[in-house]
Amino acid sequence: MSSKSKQEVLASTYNSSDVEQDWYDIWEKGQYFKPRKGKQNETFSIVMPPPNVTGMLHAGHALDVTTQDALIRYKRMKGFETLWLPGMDHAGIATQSVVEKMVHEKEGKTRHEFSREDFLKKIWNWKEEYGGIIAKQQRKMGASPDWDYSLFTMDPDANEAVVKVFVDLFNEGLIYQSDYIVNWDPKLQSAISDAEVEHIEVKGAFYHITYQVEGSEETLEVATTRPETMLGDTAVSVHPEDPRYQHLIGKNAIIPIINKAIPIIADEHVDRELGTGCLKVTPGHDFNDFEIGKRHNLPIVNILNLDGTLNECAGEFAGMTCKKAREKFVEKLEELGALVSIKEHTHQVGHGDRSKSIIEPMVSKQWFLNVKEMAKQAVEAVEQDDTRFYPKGWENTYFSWLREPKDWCISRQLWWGHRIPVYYCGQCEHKVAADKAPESCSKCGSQDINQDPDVLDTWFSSGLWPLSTLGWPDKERMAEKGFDRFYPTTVLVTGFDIIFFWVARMMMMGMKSAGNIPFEKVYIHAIVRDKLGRKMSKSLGNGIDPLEMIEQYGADAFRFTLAAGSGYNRTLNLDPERISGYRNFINKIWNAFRFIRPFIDESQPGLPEKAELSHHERWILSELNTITADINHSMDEFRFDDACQSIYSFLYHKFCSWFIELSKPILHGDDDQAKARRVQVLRHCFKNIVSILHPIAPYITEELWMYLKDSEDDLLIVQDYPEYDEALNFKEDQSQMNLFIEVTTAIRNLRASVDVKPKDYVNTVLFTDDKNLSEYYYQQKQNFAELAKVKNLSVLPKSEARPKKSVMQATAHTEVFLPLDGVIDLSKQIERLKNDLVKVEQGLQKLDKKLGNARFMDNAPEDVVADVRSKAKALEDKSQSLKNTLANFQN
RNA sequence: GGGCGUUUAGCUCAGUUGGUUAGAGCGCCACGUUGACAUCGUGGAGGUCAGAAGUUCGAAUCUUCUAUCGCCCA
Repeated sequence: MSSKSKQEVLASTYNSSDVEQDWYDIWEKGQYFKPRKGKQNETFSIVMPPPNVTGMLHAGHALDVTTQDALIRYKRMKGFETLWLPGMDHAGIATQSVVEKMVHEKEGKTRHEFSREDFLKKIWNWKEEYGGIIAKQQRKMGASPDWDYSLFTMDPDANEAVVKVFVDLFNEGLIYQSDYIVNWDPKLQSAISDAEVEHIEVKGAFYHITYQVEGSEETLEVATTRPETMLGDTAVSVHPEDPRYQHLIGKNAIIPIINKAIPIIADEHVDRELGTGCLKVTPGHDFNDFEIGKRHNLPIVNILNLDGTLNECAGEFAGMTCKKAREKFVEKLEELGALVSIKEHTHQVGHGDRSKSIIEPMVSKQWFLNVKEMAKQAVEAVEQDDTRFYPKGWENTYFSWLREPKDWCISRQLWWGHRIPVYYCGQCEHKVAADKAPESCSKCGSQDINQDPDVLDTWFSSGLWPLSTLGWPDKERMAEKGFDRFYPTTVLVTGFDIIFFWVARMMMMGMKSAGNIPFEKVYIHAIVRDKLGRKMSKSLGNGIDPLEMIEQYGADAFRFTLAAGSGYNRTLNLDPERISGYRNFINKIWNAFRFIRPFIDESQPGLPEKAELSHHERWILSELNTITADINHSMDEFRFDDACQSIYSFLYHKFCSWFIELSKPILHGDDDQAKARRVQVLRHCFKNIVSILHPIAPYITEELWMYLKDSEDDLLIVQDYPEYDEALNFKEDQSQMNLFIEVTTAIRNLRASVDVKPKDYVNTVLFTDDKNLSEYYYQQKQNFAELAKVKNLSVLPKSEARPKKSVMQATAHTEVFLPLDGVIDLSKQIERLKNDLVKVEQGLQKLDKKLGNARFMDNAPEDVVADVRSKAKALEDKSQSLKNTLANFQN
């Protein structure tokens, strides 16, 4: 099963690089990532958001992988039949650009110097050689998807789904071709969707220009941010109720420079406050103007070439870039005396999120998908809780996009992608959508058939991801891949920036095509930023490379850091210092194990009889039981932060600080029975700890499991996840132990306050009137000696006289006295007690005020009142103890 | 301009349906440490919960307004 020997000496620090690769290979080769029927008889599936084939693993991916893998490993251990579906996205524009650039560098050629076919071959070759490095990097993270399910969005199987859906939607009339204003990226020379446009604030100006009113001396002052589009103006618009311009509506205005007459119209869209309240309308190059144009039947004039320069309509300005043309226009207008003023104005300008170039709205023939009905269905599914967002607030983002859906422009003027399966007849122009080219036109019989040159938006194929990864639409593949069992998938895990792009589209397309939601839950995780909260970017150089982090701190520490920062928050500020902190935590586990290891080999399996358990054993088992319940709950709610917090504090502050410390005298003592029992409990706890931690830190836990497991046990990755066990619930022991911890801490405090050397033993006297308590303290005598260096412990009723020369601390139930022979700085002690008393009195006053308030007593629920009473009683006791002691000391 | 969200310790953040003397981790300070762990231990300091008003017996939590920063959409 493993190449490691149990005899191996454990290094004093955990070395992640010694074990990670080995374990990953064992898991992968051993087929541990494949779905297996478990005790739950239920499935749990996740589709991995496919990273771009050109991508390298960045911190955001690392978080994505960690969360999904934690969920998958958790559910796998819980006995669900789990499937995590990996894959990669062909990323149309990004990939084509990468290869174009490479070809240009190597051969000095552009893509247009190749045939479409030849160029596509180059892209596929590139993909085979370089694409998909990221899948190897995901393995470094410890990801456990079933790699045999891997799909690439350009694979034939994926294409089959894309074509089927396109043809169906086309035949239903939902896909149509239209002249429409689209976001044109002049650099990529393609239309892009609304979602791919970023609006960036830029400093521009309002240019105020006068337009002559035809047949009159009057002029109109028009304000525009884009004077160079003037040649495309087909109207000037004012607000229908604007008194300034009432008399001009219906007349014509003359465009300066070209002296073209255009109508003056009235439209509600015009903002009377903005600029001059008089808007030039350029339907060919502005989204709002396009709408106005439609309402008033205005002609559309296209003044741009596809590369964003002005076309032949521009006359002397033809061939200029918009920027250049703007300068020239302004000069010219000034010459003509038509320029009134230039006022600074900041406004939002669309930029391509990939090319970063300014987007030119342009009218062109594109394919659109009417999503109205699909969007409605997708909204309802979430409204009815068929699909549920975690955290729920993200629903709003989802709704805001889907409730006012705009038809989706799905065509792209690229070569790399799923080519639109529409075929035109060269003779009669009849067009059909089909899964393959028809041999002849069904209308006129011509064999002159051509396929549409455009490809589909990448998100069209990504939208079908939950379907295509599971073999849809081919019945045989679906059966083989278990479509019926795994669809709908259980959870989708992704970042909020992709809700519009992807989540919404998968919902629409999944419901439309498969008739059912694609996932039951959507967990939206944070966006990773640098420690100062800035976006990670190449230009800032503040990116954190996951592979470097893994090398430096280990995958477990890195994963734990990401998980500990992941709950319902929207940003995760990643600081390598924190990773180093959690590396210490991982090392702590290692060393805790190193301590118990010499003892566990002779240990009996399982737990001792319940009746044989000692107080501390019951206590730790009960504490463990408590966090087990908490962590199960946290994991179910995607609160990885809480889960990490629970296991972290249990391990440090319960298991190591107290239980191991309390175990030392037993393990090194001569009571063999007690020793055997303690070892058994320690081993049991440790098995649970590594099991609980496995989904988040898979490597060290699998490594330690090898030493902890019984010989017939399989690897940890497929062991049962710990569950709450009512039989191991020992409330009484938990509360008693809390008192022990409180008193021990008090003794340590007192020792520190008078600079007692850590090695020196000191007498201690406890005063309490609680008989059970004093008995308990006597039983713990040896432990006080071990953990607080107590020499002689006496426990007395409060009626007894207090030691004269001593230091003291009060708890609610017990007065702790350290009688001291040496010189004590009494004033310092009095100071300390006074401070303590002030705090206690403040607390007490608050509570007394409540109890004295009749309306509180009448209105507050009984348990709250009882709670306040008991707290007040505790504080009163403590206060009394402090006062008595102060009186004593001051005499 | 519209919408959503943020603001709690030096930093990063928890704080569930209103009931705590407001928590954690890291950092900081003091002391300590040759036997699981210096990747450590024991302690400690540090907060008008952005501000104001309101609802309530009771507000970090609910309402309104203001400020702040951020995101998305025009």
